[in-house]
Amino acid sequence: MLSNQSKYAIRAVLYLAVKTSENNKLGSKTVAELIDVPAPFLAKIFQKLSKSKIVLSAKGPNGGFYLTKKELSNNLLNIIDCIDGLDFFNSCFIGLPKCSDENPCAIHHIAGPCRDTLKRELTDRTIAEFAKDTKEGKSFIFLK
Amino acid sequence: MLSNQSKYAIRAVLYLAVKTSENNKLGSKTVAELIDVPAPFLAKIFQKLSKSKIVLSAKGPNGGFYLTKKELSNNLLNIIDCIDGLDFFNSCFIGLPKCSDENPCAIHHIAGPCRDTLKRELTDRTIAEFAKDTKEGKSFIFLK
DNA sequence: CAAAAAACATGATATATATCATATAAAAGA
DNA sequence: TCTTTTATATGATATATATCATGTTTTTTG
Repeated sequence: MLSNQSKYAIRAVLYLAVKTSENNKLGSKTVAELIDVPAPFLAKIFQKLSKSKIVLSAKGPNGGFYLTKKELSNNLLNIIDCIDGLDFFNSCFIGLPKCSDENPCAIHHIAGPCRDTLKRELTDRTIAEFAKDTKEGKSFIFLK
Repeated sequence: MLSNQSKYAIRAVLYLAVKTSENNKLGSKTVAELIDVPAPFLAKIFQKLSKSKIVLSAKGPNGGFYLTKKELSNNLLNIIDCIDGLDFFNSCFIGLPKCSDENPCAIHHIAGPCRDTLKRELTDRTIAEFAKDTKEGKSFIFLK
C-alpha cells in the first residue's frame, strides 16, 4: 500500500505532534527507538520532512525535531506527498496508463471512489486532530 | 498499492475472460503482447494462477490459457490472494503490528472502512461481471 | 573559545521485487 | 514415431527499496 518510508513518516510526525513543542524537542534516534523504526532510515526521512517544512529541526545540544501550531495544521496527505508523491492516489488500480473517467478500466468505478474517499479524509483532517484523539486515549501510535 | 504482479494478473485474467473459452485458448506470449506486459514475467504469473485453478492451461499445439464458466465465477480478490496474499487488506495502514478495532492506530477508523468497502466489492463481483462490462464497451482492459 | 550534541550529507550494503534467459516436459498433428 | 508448439520449472540479472555506516557542519553550553 504505502511504502515503509511513508508509514514511518506518518508515525513519526504523529509522535512529534503528541510529544513535542518548540521548547521540547526530540532527537531522531530517540524517536526511532520509541516508535520502533530503524534509526538511520528515520534520520533520512526526517531530512525530507524537514526540507518540506512538515517538521522543524534545531541543531546542537537540546536540539531535535518538533512541531508548532503551524505544522500541526498540515494533513497526512502532505506527508505522503513529501515522501512518496501522490501516484498511489492518482494512478490506475491495475496500472493502465490511460485509465480515466472517460476511458475507465474494468474496476475503475469501484476502486476510484474508495481511493477518493480515503484521499479526502486524509486531506480534510489535520495532524492536530489525529494527535488530539491520541492524547485522549482514543487511538495509539506506539506498540509496546 | 498492489504489486505489478497482481496488476498484471488481473489484467491477464480479465483478458482471458473476454477473449477465450475451452476451444479458443491463447498462449502466454500472445496475451503478454496484447496487454503490454513483459512476456516471461507473465508466464510466471500464469503458472501461479494455473496452480490455483484460477486459469486453466493446455499444453501442445493450440494449447494455451483459457477460462470456463467455473473460473468465471471467481472474484478479483481470489486473484490478488493467489499472487500477493491478502496482507494489503488485512494489515495496518501505517504498519503497526498490533493495530485492531480494540487498539486502533490513529487512522484506523478512516482507513479501515475504505479498505473494507473495496475488499467487499472485489469479493462480491465475479470475473464474469467485469468481463460483461468490457464486452459491452463500458470498460477497457487494453490500452492501445 | 573549546567541547559535546545533534542535524545534515553522502555513500555502502542488503533485501525484495521485477525482469530476462534457458532447459525440460507434455501434447497434438503429420 | 517424429516434429512442433506450448506449458512448466528453474535459475540469472537488474532495479528499486530499505537498511546500515561514516564523516561534516552547526549550535549550544560550560
